[in-house]
Amino acid sequence: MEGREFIRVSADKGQIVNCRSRVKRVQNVIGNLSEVLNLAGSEVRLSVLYLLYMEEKLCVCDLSDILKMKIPAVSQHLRKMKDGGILGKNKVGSIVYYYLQPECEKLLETFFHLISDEALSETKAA
Amino acid sequence: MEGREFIRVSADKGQIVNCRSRVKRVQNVIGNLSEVLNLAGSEVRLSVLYLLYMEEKLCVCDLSDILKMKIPAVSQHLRKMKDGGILGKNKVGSIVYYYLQPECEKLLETFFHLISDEALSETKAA
DNA sequence: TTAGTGTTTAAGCATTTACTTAAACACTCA
DNA sequence: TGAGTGTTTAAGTAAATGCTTAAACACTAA
Repeated sequence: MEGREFIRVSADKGQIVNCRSRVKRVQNVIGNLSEVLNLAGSEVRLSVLYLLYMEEKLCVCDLSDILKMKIPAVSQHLRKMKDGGILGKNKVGSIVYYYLQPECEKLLETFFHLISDEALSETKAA
Repeated sequence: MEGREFIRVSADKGQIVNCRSRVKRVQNVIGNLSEVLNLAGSEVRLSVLYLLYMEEKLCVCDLSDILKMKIPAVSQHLRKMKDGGILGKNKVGSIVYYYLQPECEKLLETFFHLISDEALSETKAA
C-alpha cells in the first residue's frame, strides 16, 4: 500500500483526477466560505449575527446584556467577526455599534429565515 | 457598574428585554444550525461536502486520494459529520461510501451553488 | 486459514479556541 | 482637569480541535 498512486486498488482513476482538479479550482472560494461558516458556526456568534439581522445594529454593552456574557468575551467575538469581514462597526460618541455587512446578510439569509420561522412557531406554541 | 440590571446607562430596556426573549425562543434552532455551520466551517470538511454534493457518494480512500490527506484524518472528519447528522454512510463489501443527508444538501445548497459558479468562471479563466 | 485491502479506533501532541480578570484606552461632561 | 461610562487589549488557563502513528477491526478471496 506504500507509494501507490491511488490508494484504492479498484479506484475510478478518472473520477479521482477530475475531483482533484475540481477541488483545486475552487479552493479559494472554499477557503473564503469556510471562514464565514466557521464564524457563524458558534452558538454565541450565530446569536449575535441573528440579533444584528433583526435589530440592524447593537452595541457591545447591549449585546452582553442580551446574551448574559461578560463584555470582553462579547467584544472578542465581535472583533473576530469584524476581522473576518462579516461585521462592520460604527462609533457614536463612546458607543460602538456593530452591524452585519450586507454581503454576510445575503450569504446567511436562509439561516436567518429558518431561525425567524422557528421564533414564530415558538410564539404560537407558547 | 456592579450589579446594574442593564450595563449601559441609557440602554433601550424594552429592546434588550425583547431581544432576550427572542434569543431564548430560538436558542434550540440556533444550537442546531450553529452545529451544522461549524461542521461546514472547515476547509477540509467543506471540500468533502462539496465533493459529495457533486459526486453523490465517495469512499474514505478516494476522498483521501483527492484531498491528499492521511486516511485516518479523513475518516475522523467523516465520523464527525456523520455524528452531526449531515452525512450518512453505506457499506458495500469492505468499502464505506459516505453521502450527504438530503437535509444538509438543502441547507447548504446556496453555498454549493456559489462554489460551482466559481468553478465555472475558473474554467473559463484558465 | 492466511494475505491483502479498506476502515476505524486509540493515544499522543501541537495548536487554536473561548473564556476569565485586570489593566489600559477613549470619549463625555461637569 | 477628573469622574463616570463604554470598549478594547493583555495575559493566563481549561478545553476542544486536527493531525500523526500504531494497532485493531472487517471484509474478500486464494
